[in-house]
Formats: sequence, structure tokens, C-alpha cells
Amino acid sequence: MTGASKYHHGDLRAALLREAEALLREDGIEGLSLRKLAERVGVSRMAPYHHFKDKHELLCALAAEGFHQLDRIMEQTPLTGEGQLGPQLTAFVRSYLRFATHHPEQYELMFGRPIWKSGTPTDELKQIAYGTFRHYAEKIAEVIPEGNLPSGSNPLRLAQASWATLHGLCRLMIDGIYVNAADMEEVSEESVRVMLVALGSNT
Amino acid sequence: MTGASKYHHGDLRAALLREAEALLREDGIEGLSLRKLAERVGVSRMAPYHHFKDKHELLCALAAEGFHQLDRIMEQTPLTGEGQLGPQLTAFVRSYLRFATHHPEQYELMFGRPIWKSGTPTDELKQIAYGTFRHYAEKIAEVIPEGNLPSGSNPLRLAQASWATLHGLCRLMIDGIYVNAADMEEVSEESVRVMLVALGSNT
DNA sequence: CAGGTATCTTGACGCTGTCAAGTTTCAATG
DNA sequence: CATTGAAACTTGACAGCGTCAAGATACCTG
Repeated sequence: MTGASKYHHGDLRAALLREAEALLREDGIEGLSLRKLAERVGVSRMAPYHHFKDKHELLCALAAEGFHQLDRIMEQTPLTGEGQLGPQLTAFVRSYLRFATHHPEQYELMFGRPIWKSGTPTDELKQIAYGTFRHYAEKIAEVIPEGNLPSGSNPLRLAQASWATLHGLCRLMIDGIYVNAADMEEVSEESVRVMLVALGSNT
Repeated sequence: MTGASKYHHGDLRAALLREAEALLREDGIEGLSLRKLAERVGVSRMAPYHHFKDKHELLCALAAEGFHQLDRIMEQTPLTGEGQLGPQLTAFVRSYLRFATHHPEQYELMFGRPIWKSGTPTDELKQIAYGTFRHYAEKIAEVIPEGNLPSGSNPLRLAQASWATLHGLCRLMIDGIYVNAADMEEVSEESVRVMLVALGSNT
């Protein structure tokens, strides 16, 4: 049954998510409308509602996929603390920033207010997002020299603070406030320097 | 002529901006529609178009006002480097974060993608925004101990990097990703610690 | 084969931003 | 003071949006 019987799509949910991602890339988060999406998939405007309660729910599913990708990227970027920490951290930051700059609309969706504040995030989304941050925190904890933190500081706080820096860099870039790419390279290098000093590392 | 002749509003532009700010606070950035705004001011739906070319232009004007406020707040928060730098920097960060958390919708508007990336920002907005950052950079430069920066680093980069941290903290809070306020207090304290270490300060 | 259920469709409503064209008031000039 | 041109404001209309309600179709299970 690969052919013509089109009334039942077969796997509409997956098709919707796939096409929504493409549409997001092309037209941005503002241009992603359910009607356009439905037409693109070749289905009537209300069909998506049988697979997602809301537009909001579809966006959550899309964001969840984004976190999955980000998670995988972080997983593939070693941050062991063995050898030179500096180059490792530089590479890690670079790959995080690259994800954001290569998929700006997706990054904005993942961390945007519409999903987290206004609408309530899906349980699935919350779980994968928290998981992603947890993985990040674990990676950071690994490279913290033992007993080297000043009083009042701790690995979790350091992870949160450094993530805020990463996230801030990404937002300033993809929102179009920091424009020059070469400058951004230097700014992120500066951020890495600061983090290294804070970690008490001299490599 | 304080009375009844209502055809010409008198100062519609100012009234629109005032009411738009209120509407932004109440209904959020999504809920701010020109039609609602017009009705609220007591004017027909197309009237605002004689004072702003676009919805986008009105948003830019609104954002510009926000930068003005932020600028004033930063101006009022001393960061001289004399005396104890730690408490000063803590107070500065706290007041920046307070601005963002007390006016989340406005902060989002000021730094949001719709204004900077999608639509082209107004010249007026660009000028005030760049000015605000310049003031920030000057404040940071003042507290950098001379000759204390490692090679490759410089005051501008440090200002940009630290601003990214501040901005990242704000976004994570107002977008509803970091939720717990008490935690955030500790995270921002951690960020201040990191900045202080990077500044080579021991106060 | 019967019936229920999952899936998909069309119609309709109220909301949005904004183009076009008409109306009213103000300000300046003869 | 009268006239006229510009500025301010209004109403009508259109295409797009998310989604409620109700009807149509295909599949699956008894």
C-alpha cells in the first residue's frame, strides 16, 4: 500500500513533524502556521489536530526533538578534564554555539518564552530538557578540580552560571544583536578564558 | 481645549506608547495587538498608522523606551572600582536582573528576535541600544585593573562576554526555564564570583 | 457482515495586520 | 474672514491565523 489511497495518510504525525522542522527553518518561528503545514503535507487544515491537541503541543514536540539533537551533540563532544582542559572547553563551547547558529529558529523555539512561560510545556519536553541540562552539569562537574572551589560555590551553581553564559552568547547571536561572526568568535574565546580562570585551571 | 472635541486626539503618539506599555505588561508580547491598543486609547483601528508606519515601528519605539529605562538604572548603580568591588558588582548585577524580572515582557521585546533579526530595527532604536551597551562597557572598563588582563583579552571582549552572562541569566529566568527565584539568586552570585576571579580581584 | 472507532474533511467564527478610499478638523494664506 | 491644502482620523475590505462543531470516510475487531 504505497500508492494512491490518500484518505488515511499512514504516518501523519511523523510527516507533520518532519515538514514542520523544514518550515521552521525556511520561514522562521513566526511563519510556521498550522494551515501552511497542513497544506504542505497535503492534508486538510484540521487533520493535525488528531495528532496534536494544539499548535502549542506540536511546537513542544518539535522543541523536544531539538533537545534530543543538542543532547547528542554534547554527548559527542568530550569534556573529560584529562589532558588540556582549555582546548576541550573551547571545542565544547564552539560546538554548542554552532548548533545554535546553524539552527537559530529551532534554538529559539527550544528556549523561547512561548513554550516555557506562556503555555505549559509538555511533560515529554520537560523531561528531555531537564535531562539535557543534567548531562551538561555532569560534564562540567567532571572537569572541576576537587576541593578547588571557593566557599559558597558548588558544581551545580557553576554549571548553571556557565550555561547562562553559553545561552546568553547564543541568544545575542541568533537574535541579531551581536552581528559580527568574527567578533563572536573572540567573545566566546573570552568567555572560555573566564571559565577556565574560575575553574582554577592553568592549561 | 481640555474637553470634548475628540476627532483630533491631541497627543495620540504618546498615548499609544503609554497604553502599549501597559498592555504589554498585562497581556504579554503576544497579546499586544494594534486593534486592542487602538480601542483602549479610544480611537479607530487605523489611527495609529498615522504615527507609526508599522506595528514593527511601534514596537521599536517601545523597545527604545525600555533601553532608556535600563540605561538610567545602570547609570544610577555605581561601579567605580574604588572600595570593595565585590559588593558593587553584586549590586550592579542584582539591579540589572531586577529590571529584567520586573519587566519581563519589555525585556523580551527589547532583545527579542522579532525586532532585531526579522524586522529591521529603527535607527533610533539602534542608537539608544548601542549607547546603552557602550555605557555598560565603559563601566566594566573602569573596574578592570590595569595591565592585569591575560594576552588575547581586552576590556571590550570582557564587557561583551560578561554582558552575555547577564543576558543569559535574564533570559533563562524570564523565559521560565530557571524557575526558582532563590536558586537564581545563588546562580547570579556564582556568576559574580566568576567575574571577580576573571578580573583578578580579591575583594 | 456490523458496528464502533480512529482518521480526515468542510463550514464557520472571531481574531489579527494593513491596503484603499472617504471624512473631518486644523493651520496657514490670500 | 473665507479658501484651500495638509494632517489626522474613520470605515470598508481582504487575506491570513487558530480552532470549535459537525459531518464524511476508511479501517479493525467481534
